[in-house]
Amino acid sequence: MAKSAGVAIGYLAERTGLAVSAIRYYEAQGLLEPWRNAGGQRRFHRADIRRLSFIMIAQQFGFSLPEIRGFLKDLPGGRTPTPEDWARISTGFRSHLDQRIETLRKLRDNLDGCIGCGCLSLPKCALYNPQDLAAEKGKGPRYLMGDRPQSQSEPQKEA
Amino acid sequence: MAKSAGVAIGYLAERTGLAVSAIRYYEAQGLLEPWRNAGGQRRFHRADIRRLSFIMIAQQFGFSLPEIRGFLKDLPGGRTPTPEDWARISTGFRSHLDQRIETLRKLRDNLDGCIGCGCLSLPKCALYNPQDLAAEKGKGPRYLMGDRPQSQSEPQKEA
DNA sequence: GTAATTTCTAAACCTAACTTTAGCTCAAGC
DNA sequence: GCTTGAGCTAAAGTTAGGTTTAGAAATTAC
Repeated sequence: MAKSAGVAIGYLAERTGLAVSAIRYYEAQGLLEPWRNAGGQRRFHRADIRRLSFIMIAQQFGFSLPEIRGFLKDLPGGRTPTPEDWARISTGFRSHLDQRIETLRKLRDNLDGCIGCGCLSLPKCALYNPQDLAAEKGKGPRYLMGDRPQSQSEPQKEA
Repeated sequence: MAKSAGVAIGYLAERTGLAVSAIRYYEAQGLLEPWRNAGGQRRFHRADIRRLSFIMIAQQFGFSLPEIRGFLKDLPGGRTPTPEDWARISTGFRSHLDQRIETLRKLRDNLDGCIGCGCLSLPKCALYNPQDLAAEKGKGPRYLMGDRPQSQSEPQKEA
């Protein structure tokens, strides 16, 4: 099948619950690549509903738009993605998900053995040794999580 | 023990890895309540290292500063929190954590049965029925997650 | 064929969570 | 006792992820 007439941006908005402005914003961020009709209006594939849903879900998981763009770049732009296409990208995405969930789980368990029991003497307590948490990986408020705390330089008194 | 001399903001910054400006910002947001010395400089409890670490960790989990303020409001401000104090607030926090992790886990499993298998005919697929995901609960990009998708109005063709 | 919707672009605005800057005061080291 | 680093305030700037606005053009509905 050749490229159909495509759907308008308002239709996608209605179907996904996103604002029209958000969809245009995603295009600007390189997450979607609509074409234009004769009058200059954006036309999308129906399959972009799925693409947008994927974006919404990935955002729930805390992925940034650039990260999501990375996940999506393996989807074919020119044709409707097949189930196989989705399965392929889902593999990569899935491992990121697992990692994120695992990180949170670890952090929680860590916290459990830490705050919950009032382990005021534990030498590796995350609340005692925030530097382990705050090791400057990259910049901004980008504290690690996937990295296990370890090492310990100076001893410390009440904190 | 009476209120000691307290520690300076730079010390907390060094110990936690946070920027001095961030700590001042947290104070402005009501997450910390330092007192002032004779010269007008902030003085903190050593225990605020723990408080700041807690803030950092809670942020990892995606909690906003106002939410975190809510968790912390049960900690005593005037004295060094005891292990019991921490254990008490950890109870409330812990249940929020569990909830957040559980939500992500569900979303992942949902996605698994959805993208992974290319379930293009499943009537409850999250990728097919984004409205279920985007039901406007509150405002902003605040799509639900804890709520199970259900119902389905119109049938749809390729998406 | 005309009126009401949509859509278009560009630019401004918004919130959260901070950082940077400027000009000034405090405190600590020698 | 002075110099230098640390801290202070207020205001402006920054980034992510969008929304709002304004004025014009395209589409749809009647």
